[in-house]
Amino acid sequence: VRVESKASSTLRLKLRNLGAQAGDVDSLLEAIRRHICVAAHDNIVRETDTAAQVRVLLAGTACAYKRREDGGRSILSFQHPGDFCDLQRYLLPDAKSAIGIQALTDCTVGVIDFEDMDRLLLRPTLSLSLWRASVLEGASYRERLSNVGRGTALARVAHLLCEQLARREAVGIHGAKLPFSQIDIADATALSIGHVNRTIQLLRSLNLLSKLGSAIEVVDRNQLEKIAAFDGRYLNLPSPAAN
Amino acid sequence: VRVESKASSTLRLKLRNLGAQAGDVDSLLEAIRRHICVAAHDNIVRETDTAAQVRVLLAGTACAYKRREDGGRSILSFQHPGDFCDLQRYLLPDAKSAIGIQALTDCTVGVIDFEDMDRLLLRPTLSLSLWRASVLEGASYRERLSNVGRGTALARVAHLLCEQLARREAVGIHGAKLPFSQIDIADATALSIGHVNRTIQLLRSLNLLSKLGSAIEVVDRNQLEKIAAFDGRYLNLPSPAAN
DNA sequence: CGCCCCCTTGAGCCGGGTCAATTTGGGTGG
DNA sequence: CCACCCAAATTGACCCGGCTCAAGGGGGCG
Repeated sequence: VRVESKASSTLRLKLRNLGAQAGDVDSLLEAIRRHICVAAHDNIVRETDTAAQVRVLLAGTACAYKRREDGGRSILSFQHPGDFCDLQRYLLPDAKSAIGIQALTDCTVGVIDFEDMDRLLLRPTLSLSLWRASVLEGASYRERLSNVGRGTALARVAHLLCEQLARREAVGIHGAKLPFSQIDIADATALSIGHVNRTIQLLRSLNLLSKLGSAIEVVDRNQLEKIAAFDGRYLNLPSPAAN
Repeated sequence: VRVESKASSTLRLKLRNLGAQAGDVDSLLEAIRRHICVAAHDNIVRETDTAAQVRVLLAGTACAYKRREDGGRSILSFQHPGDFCDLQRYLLPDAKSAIGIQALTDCTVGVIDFEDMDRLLLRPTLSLSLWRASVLEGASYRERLSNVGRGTALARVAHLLCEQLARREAVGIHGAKLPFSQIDIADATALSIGHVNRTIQLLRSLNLLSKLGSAIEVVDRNQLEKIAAFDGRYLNLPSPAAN
């Protein structure tokens, strides 16, 4: 079962950055009883899910979303390899949040039973580092809150892209290509699809995004961070020594 | 030092709801070396603060905010008695978030040294319940994210008011009056002051808010929750047995 | 008494929403 | 290799909710 090799090293990187010890991560990896594969657009966690398991994203990109009354999808956050999908369901099983997790690309997900979590959290340093992961998630929410609904569409989209690039980099994904559709970006920035399209074309014409193909590929990251007024220090990124 | 009586019972209520044991709360209260009073509009935590203490709001109402480049204030969340102001600074001291905490009314704040926190968190149940508090904070951010930037001004303002009412109720504050200025509401909903004013007048003319005085006082909470499509179950409120 | 902060009001404008087509391109089966 | 399908991307025209800016009130406090 060395499909793990890459996935587990990502998780290890992330948790070590949050202060976990080597033994902590080993135990965690052992507690992952099985891996499941989820195709793009399918749900990893359904909004009404009550399963007694925690999921960890091992490979691929996902999003946490909420349905609006009109049926629309609001994307609340993006998830990258190493992120826990639904820790909150384990910690606050009574809080009904009606939030689902959807795969944006094909994903590999690790599954941990609640009772194994109970045992894992007897390790204080592991418990603490997962707590830090929750706090970091909160920091990301705060940043998005100060961004969504304010400023021009250009800055909003740019900021979103910058944050995702930085978060992926923190877990060793260095590509400039982001696996989002324009629809995803619209649902995440609270802009209409049409306007996201116009904005992306503007970003392309400014030579900040690649003009080749329809993928979202950042070409001039510095300039993009500038117009987004992006400052990634809230992300607790590891010192720029790694790799 | 029985100024504590009311403040400590609020904190106790909140932490017990999150699974802390009686002894945990006692230890926490003992670790609060001193209380400080902060006047309305003053900062409880400055954006650049690096002090080695955690603060807990014991009385009054505050907000977490971030300055925008244009000097404007974005309110990211409101804080009510029992809420920790800056746990994230303790857990992730390296993450520079540039977030400040400002008192909206006169506030009483408890101060705990980092080193005392270190000792307190040796209690697993206390550690776990503070982790839950962080997760709950995240739930609140998610809810605001799905609200801000979407829907009409009416629904946005109504939703904000509903959430704050519910959160205050959860810590035993049952008044229908909310200590916010219209400026605060504008900074929190990403609406302009002028439009918040028009919206509040609309809410008043619909008999959802009190028409007497300029305070924000909810008169018809049911109807308000209806137009806000508010569902407080994400807040992990205690079962409606208390009091 | 006067100042300052907050609330209130009005007029005009614009960024982004809405809706409806049309195109593009990768995937699939024949 | 081609015909077909469908999701995503693209484009255009028109409209409106909320923003901007510029003036007033009004009340609490030194």
